[in-house]
Amino acid sequence: MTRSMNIVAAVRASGVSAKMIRHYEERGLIAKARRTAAGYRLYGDADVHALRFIRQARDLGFSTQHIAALLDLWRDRRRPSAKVKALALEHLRDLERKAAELHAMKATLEHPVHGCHGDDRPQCPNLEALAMPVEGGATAQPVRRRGVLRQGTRR
Amino acid sequence: MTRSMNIVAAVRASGVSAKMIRHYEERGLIAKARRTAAGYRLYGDADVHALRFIRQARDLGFSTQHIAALLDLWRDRRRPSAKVKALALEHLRDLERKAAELHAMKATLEHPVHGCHGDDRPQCPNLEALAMPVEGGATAQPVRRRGVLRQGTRR
DNA sequence: GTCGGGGTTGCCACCGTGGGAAGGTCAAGC
DNA sequence: GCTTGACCTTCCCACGGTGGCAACCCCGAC
Repeated sequence: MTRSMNIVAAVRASGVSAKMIRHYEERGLIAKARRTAAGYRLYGDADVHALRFIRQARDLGFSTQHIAALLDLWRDRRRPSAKVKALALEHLRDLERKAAELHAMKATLEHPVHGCHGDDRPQCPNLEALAMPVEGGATAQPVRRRGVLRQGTRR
Repeated sequence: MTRSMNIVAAVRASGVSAKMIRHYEERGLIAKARRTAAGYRLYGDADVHALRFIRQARDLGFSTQHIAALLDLWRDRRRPSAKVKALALEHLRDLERKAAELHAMKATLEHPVHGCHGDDRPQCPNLEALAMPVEGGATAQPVRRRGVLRQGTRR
């Protein structure tokens, strides 16, 4: 019976903010919503379903691009499960790569930290060494290897 | 003797891009550079030093805010090492929190993935269950617990 | 009719980074 | 001298994901 609901109802049913619902619509992740005469968006159960799907995927760290792909597969009755699995595996590898980077940062930071007295004296020898790394021949070559991870905006 | 160099030389000596050097200057992380009559920025060894410091800190995942704080401490001859340590520990805890979130995502994703056949058949039961989570009484409460991690832009 | 809670659009912000346009400058070579 | 090419400057735009705010319309209850 797919009762129709307005955007706030869809927010409550899906856990996705109104802002993001509109955003996903604009980005083409979900279809343009039907509208009332006054222009209000209308949603049905299927839409809420899709929104929850999106929320779950986001919580798992999938990028919008990947979510779009997953949604396509999800809507396709005849999808080969291999494709779904491939996407998921790729994402898993991504998660692992990020975890490894985090781990490396942690390791690099941990040793100097433990060597730091943490008192009123200014010395914090290892941390300072850490601050000034390669240091030696001056003019380092344009290194350019970089990490990935950055802090997100979610709450 | 602090020979002066232009921005490209500073880039080569520090490993920070010209774009980001200007950005850090604008953000107040580093002091406004001296300029030639023509308006070209001039850098000395101390500046390169600071830039390397920044690059290292970024590679360790510190946010610009934290880096600014670290720089202040670094420049303060009389800094109490306790403050440095506190910042570093806070960041370590942050890294650990992120790692835990990544780990949780990985765990949530791994089980369904292994249960997915990965062939031509459309079924991928666990993944679909994953897609549609709480599902049951409809209208879930406005959940609002969210992850953190998002992919960064670095290379 | 008025009020409050919704709805709509659109723009701005964060963070870190890169890309590019439009224009000025400098040193080397003819 | 003049050209060329490398380099500098500023300013704006983009990504991703999210929130905030402003200005305005709409609808139901009193």
